[in-house]
Amino acid sequence: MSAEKNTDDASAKPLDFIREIVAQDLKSGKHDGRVQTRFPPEPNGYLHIGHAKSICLNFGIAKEFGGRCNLRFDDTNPTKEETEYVDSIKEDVRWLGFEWDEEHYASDYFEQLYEWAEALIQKGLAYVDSGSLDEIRAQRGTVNEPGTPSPYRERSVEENLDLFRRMRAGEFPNGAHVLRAKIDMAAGNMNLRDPIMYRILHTPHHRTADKWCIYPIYDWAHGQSDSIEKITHSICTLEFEIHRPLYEWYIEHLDIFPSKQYEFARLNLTYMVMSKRKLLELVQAKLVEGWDDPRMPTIAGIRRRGYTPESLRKFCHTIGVTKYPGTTDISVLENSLRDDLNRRAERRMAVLDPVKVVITNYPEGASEELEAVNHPQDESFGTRTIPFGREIYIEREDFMEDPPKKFFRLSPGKEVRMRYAYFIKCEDVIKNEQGEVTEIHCTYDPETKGGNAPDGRKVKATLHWVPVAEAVDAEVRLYDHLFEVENPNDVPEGGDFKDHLNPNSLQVIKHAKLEPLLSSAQEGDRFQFERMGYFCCDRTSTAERPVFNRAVTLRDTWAKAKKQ
RNA sequence: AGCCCGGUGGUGUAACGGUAGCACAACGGAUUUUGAUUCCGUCAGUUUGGGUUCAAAUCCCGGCCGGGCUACCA
Repeated sequence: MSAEKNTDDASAKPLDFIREIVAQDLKSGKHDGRVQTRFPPEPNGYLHIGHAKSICLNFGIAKEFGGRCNLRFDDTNPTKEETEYVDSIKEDVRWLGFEWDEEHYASDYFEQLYEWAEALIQKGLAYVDSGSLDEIRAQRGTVNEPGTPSPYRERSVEENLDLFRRMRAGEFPNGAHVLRAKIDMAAGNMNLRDPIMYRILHTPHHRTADKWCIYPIYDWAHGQSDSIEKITHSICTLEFEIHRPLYEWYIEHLDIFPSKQYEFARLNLTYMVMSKRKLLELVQAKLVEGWDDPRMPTIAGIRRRGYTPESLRKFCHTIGVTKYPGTTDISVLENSLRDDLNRRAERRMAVLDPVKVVITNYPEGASEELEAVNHPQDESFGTRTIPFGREIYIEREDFMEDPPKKFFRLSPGKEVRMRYAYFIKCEDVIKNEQGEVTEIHCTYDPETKGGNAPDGRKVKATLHWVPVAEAVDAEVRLYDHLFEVENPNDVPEGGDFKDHLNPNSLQVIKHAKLEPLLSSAQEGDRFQFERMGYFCCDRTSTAERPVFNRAVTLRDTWAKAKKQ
């Protein structure tokens, strides 16, 4: 079943500061008008919505300016990286709607990087340091005090070369030596205090297996990888800003293609954590179902939740790109989904918390098929029929025996409309011993079939319903924010971000009642359950027992009014 | 603390020396067979103090506030 229509739109907007730079470079003829970007994830976790921002930026720029964008895995640390992550990253990028021009791995450049390292040694710009981790750390100084030179800093080119080659050959254990760039131990920028280029790591790599036992550090690998791929605009997040002088130092002293680095503010969302480390922690502690738990900000989670790629791209477009490290309200994200799904999702009826209504003047054993439109604003979605009979379910919260003034749903003596069906009037309420309503007895007006009264009388409310006889029993999962405070990272002394986890972030409804057509829903199908929200068919769903995730609620001014 | 970066309504952004605009949120109203959608309206902002200028959100200097940096992670 096709539950959606494509409504991707890219409205024009003023250029952000990075696109402005690209436009200027293009205008000035830099790089012969070539634009080359790259998205460089480390395969040590799943991509999250912050990465989506970067993906939209990098791939978006390439697309808009007639350039190219590579996917490059920054896989220089074999202790953390796995093929599982490589696969998920590729899947997520594609799902978001982008295709890379070339696929690369920093590990493909290990040999070139090694040669360049020897070249730097030859120039006297790199040396092997045989100090311990602690010694090197101590020598680095602090932000206030300059560092002190390592006793190994003045080794001869020959000795450095010999040691470095033996490092590669595997003659030394982990930590015995490192290769360092010889820059400036007194630099105000700590990154320039003889940064480490290589460490010894006797760990097999997910791609190069046991070919290497020395691995390059990020700074030594990233800029050169950019340069090798002739990246014109190397876009990264703000925390790398302070690395830029080093990025440029390596490129300058190697005299290779001058890629330029530009930094933007990473995405922060209210009620969410975005660090890979913290997300990994949630997964490993089993505080969520996994990387694709629909409450997670991972692309896999967001996808399972029911977000569309279009809504995510629209969101990234909406939030813009700046250097101001602000926090975006989660409602902006939710709104971009509502906006998209409102136009694309077919409407269905589903009762989440059912209570039975018996229509006492409807003939016993009778039933009929009623026609319903699939989208109230778009006829092209067509219509469907829903069986109607003497017994139907309505939402428990749509009935109140003793309602307040502003409540205009069903209550004793009141008449409301059953959507696409009839006006019904509440005549009696049946309760059990605990005083819970078990049945509501109503009468219907046969003249109001389809939902309009020939005499022109009006009702204040229209309720959704599902026929008891044909209802499909289903599991429905309602999600709320994973954290109960706006900024879960803000924890008191000795506290932990996990202390802010929302205990009610998942509510499982075991026996929701769906209209019959919904039994044929496939994984990923999205619908609006009228008056309840947007729902997406989960991957655990079966024809016998459908499972739906609530992607986002509808805007609900009544719920808001109730609170006051 | 030192260095680097940043600061425009509640939030995210635009204005590139010349009318502070947009979106989300909030609030009010109209329409409505979803208390949805749609439409209309309201509230609300240049961190602060100096300087340059006919004119400053924009340029300069100082303060204040926020973020980043002190990994053999990326």
